Amino acid sequence: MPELPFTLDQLRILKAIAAQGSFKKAADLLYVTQPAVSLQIQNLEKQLEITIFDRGGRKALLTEAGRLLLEYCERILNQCDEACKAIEDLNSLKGGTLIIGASQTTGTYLMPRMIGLFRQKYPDVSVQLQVHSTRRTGWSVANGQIDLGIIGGQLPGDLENLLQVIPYATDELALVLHYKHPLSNKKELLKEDLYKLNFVTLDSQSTTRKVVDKLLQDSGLDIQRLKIEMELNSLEAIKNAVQSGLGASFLPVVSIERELAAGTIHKAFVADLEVKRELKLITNPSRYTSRASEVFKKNILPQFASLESPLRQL
Amino acid sequence: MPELPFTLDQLRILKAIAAQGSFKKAADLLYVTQPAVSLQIQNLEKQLEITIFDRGGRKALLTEAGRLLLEYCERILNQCDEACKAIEDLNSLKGGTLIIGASQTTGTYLMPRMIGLFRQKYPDVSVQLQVHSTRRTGWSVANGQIDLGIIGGQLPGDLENLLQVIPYATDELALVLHYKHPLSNKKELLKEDLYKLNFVTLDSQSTTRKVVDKLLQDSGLDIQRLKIEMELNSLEAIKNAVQSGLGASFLPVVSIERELAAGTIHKAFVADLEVKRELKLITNPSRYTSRASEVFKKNILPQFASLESPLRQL
DNA sequence: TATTTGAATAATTGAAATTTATGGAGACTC
DNA sequence: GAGTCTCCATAAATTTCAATTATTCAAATA
Repeated sequence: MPELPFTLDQLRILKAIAAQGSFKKAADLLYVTQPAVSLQIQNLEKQLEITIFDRGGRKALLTEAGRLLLEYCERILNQCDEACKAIEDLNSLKGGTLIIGASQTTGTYLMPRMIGLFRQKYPDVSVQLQVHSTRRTGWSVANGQIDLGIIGGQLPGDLENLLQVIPYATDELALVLHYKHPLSNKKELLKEDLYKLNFVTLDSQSTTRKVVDKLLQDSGLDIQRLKIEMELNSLEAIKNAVQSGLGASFLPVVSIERELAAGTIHKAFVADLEVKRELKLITNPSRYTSRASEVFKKNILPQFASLESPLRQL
Repeated sequence: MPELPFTLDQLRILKAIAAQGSFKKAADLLYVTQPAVSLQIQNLEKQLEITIFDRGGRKALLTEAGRLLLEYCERILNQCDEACKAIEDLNSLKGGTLIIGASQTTGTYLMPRMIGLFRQKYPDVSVQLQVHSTRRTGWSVANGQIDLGIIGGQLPGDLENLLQVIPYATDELALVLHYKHPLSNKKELLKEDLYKLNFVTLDSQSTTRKVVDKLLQDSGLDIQRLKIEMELNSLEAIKNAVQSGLGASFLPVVSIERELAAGTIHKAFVADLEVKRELKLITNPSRYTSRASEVFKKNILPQFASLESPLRQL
């Protein structure tokens, strides 16, 4: 690694003298004294073993070597200015990228709206959404691959301590039936009615599935007795199955807004049963937090907070 | 003029850390201690109001802002390296331009050979030849527009003191006749014979003409009595005139080598008359002297020095 | 839990740049 | 052409800034 034969300050001085045609004027421009300018140029000339200025006449004229150096000098200083501007833009959220991780459900039904709001406020920050399992999202936040994660389930225990977990909204998981299902007429179902249903569920690895199972179990139901018609790995597929009369399911309300409005799916109420989960923001407190990430957490998230259906907020 | 928010040293450190993935290793690479590296990066981060490195884990990882800055950093440092290389090339005469001024005669008949020799030795230095009057050449040297001048006459008095004038060769101005001229048979002419001749001369503004006039006058001749058939402003035109038998002339021997060899022109000898002038190199001692200029003066010029006809040297 | 490794911090030292003060050289004025 | 003015160079003193040593702190490894 070679020593650098000049400093940016020296280049700045060089440029100023070239522009002003005088050591003194350059000194005034840079708010330093004239000897400071002289000495820096002398050092520069000594280092590079060239003569840069011809101090003969009234004006300080560039020599050939000086002109050559000035060319590079301007390019270098321009790059420096650009770098500063880019950093400033980043600081003022006029650039940069925010990388968000989310699970399937939130990633599909919730994040687009959140990201839309963010982009509306900060159009110059590009946003990247990575949809992964809750576990993987957690790890990505932990090792800094993504800025923040939005999850709807439980983190593995080790990550739970490492990361900052902020619940920001409640997501209701509604029991949905085919609109012509016999039970869809009843105002309110009983827990026992659930044993009569054929369920179409997410696969058992899914976080949402685990959350639902746990909540049902906690409310006194024997989930072993529940009949599972089929397990699918996509909410859309389950929705289609329910709409085709293939069975019932617990689905996040955020994912069935459209179908409820269209009446193609029936949302049933079950007495004494609330299947709700917390949507959580996870961040890594021991890592650098980008400005974009901060702003997302402070300004965007609250707009979706504490709602049965975050959707209505829009 | 804004203050620069970083130094080249800081950028160099940044680059080293990014490459090594560690403050300590970067410090070793740069032959400084680890705190020095830490402090510089801290200053940089403070100045730019960003976090550059994520010091969480085992490795020092770049943040988004850090990656952004690193991009500029590499470009800037590359430009610096290039600048150094260009300057080095200039110092070692692997680049640059040498600008030479010469009067008509030297410029036409002598300089091409000198420049050829120079270019042979330093093929990477380009040479520019500007043919002007002696006076203008002198002024150009004085104000630094050209690196050096080669002249064959007298400089205006004020310039004479300002510039360094180095005689380096003698240029003989020979009396030339048509090869069938009646006097071309005589082994040696007398001064009085000159009055019998019709002269074809350069115009009276020309330095070479002035030099000839002065030398003839100094040797006791009455130049008013000399018959001037015509005045032309080009040596080539005069040569043609002489070869056509229109008259005689005093011409620099360097300009008639070919014609003498071909026998199309006759060089006469005049008893007790030597028409010789000093060819001089002029430089400006109060101005910057380029390496190329130095070398030309020291290495090229001597090869043409102290010769009746510099041509023979080649 | 102990050990190791890497980075931050504090205090000291040392180097380099800036400033004030001054001298000298060329350019403009009368 | 003498005087003045402007501009740059130089010298000495000061201040600022960066590097080093020594130490602490935190995290990762064993």
